[in-house]
Amino acid sequence: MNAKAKGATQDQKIYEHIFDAILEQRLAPGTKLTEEGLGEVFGVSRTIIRRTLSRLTYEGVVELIPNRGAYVAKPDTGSARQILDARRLIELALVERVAERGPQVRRELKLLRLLIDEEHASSARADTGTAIRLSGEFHLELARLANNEPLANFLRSLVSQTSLIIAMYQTSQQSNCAIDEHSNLLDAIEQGDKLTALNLMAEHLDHIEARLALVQNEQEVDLEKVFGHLKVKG
Amino acid sequence: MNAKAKGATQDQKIYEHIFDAILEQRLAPGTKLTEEGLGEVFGVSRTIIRRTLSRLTYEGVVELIPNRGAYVAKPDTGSARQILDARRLIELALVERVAERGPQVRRELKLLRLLIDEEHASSARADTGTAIRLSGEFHLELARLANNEPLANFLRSLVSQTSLIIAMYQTSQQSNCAIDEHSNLLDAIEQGDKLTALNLMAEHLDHIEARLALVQNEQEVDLEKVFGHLKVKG
DNA sequence: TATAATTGGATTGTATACAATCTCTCGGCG
DNA sequence: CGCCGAGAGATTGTATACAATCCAATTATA
Repeated sequence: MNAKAKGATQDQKIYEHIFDAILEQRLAPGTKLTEEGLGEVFGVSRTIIRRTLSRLTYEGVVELIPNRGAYVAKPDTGSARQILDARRLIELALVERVAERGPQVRRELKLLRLLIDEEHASSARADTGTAIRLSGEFHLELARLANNEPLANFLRSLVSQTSLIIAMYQTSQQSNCAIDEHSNLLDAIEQGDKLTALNLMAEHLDHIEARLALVQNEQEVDLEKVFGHLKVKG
Repeated sequence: MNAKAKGATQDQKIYEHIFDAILEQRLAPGTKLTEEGLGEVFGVSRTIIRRTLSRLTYEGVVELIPNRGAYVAKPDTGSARQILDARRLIELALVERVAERGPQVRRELKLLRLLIDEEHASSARADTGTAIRLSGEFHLELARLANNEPLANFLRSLVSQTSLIIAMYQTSQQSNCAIDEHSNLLDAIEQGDKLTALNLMAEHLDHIEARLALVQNEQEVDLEKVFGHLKVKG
């Protein structure tokens, strides 16, 4: 079972290692990811690394510039808003579907509790990277129960990018409140209370955005405004 | 300008050729796509083909089985429904946003007319593959105007898969009516009539699904029901 | 001194060689 | 007669060699 599943999990492992490193900001946004460098670290050739970088690019966590290389993505506030906007749309629809399936998925909902516990634990020991990742997994597991694979897959990329955005823009440290929000949301779903569940999800996503500093560190800086007072006249 | 942009467009061209071939069913669903075979056809090495197949896999048009190879995807009626379900969710939201931006995007909306004309033309000369593709492009160009890149990108993969589904399941030949539907939808958007636009899009997607034969050629065939009358007793 | 051209080093892009795996056929065995 | 296993051929998976491109530093020139 070791040698057999090796190839399949090799990629996955490397992917997760890089992804985690990005989340924990051991790889800051904008960092260049050289193929040979990564290959040496993980003991594989550029071929494998190339595939992994390609996947990370599809998910929006890495930016791939032809002939220039791969860089940790650096989403600006504009795309951050678009991503959260998309999540609101998708996740409200998914929660609605899960709530409707209600008690059909009792067993699976129970498993979500475990995820919340893990998340709580890592948050308690200040393991931010893992906490953010587990928080994402909660949303993804929930999505899986909505019986729409394309939407769930799309959400995966949105959640990945959200994680990066949180890592970049989060101001207040505690995402603690988010854990209670997950818990409350799960309660409502278990009770088949669709309306409450929808409201809680909407609030939850709003809170995530509210905790971010998404105010105009926009791309183009107006030098006139910044240094105008220093300018010599005519 | 030739040699310079070569690499970038090479992939794109090969991608489109394969994609078109799938749409026009020159490559039937389930067909095996060998790397060397494709490489020979397009005069490139397996490296390039591999990347292209990977991309087609991400978009759901090709299925990649480890150590077994790539096959033209064969979506069952279940995923077909999920995909159309997802499209309803996404495209209604996008139309709403475009309608709200209303006259800000007048110029771009004009360009959409041209796409409709092209679509009409290829449909008139019975060029089904191109017609299906152009129909998809209409939806994508519309999506682009909604100012949400992640959603527009996701829609791209949904539209690709829908094209494949249409090719697989469409019964009545004329998608002609769809052209008028595109035209009417565009009218409503140009006039900023959000409600009408939403209704037209909803109807349009319903019509697409209605024209398909998505009735239980489900994966698991119940042999009892098919051959039950032949069964010997006791 | 400032700007432009050149050249060397480094990195990505592509092709190919080799290894691992699968499939299908053929022969043995129950 | 049918089922199971071994081996050959074919196909995918990975590593590596070579080509193309880019970037930066250095030199030449105005």
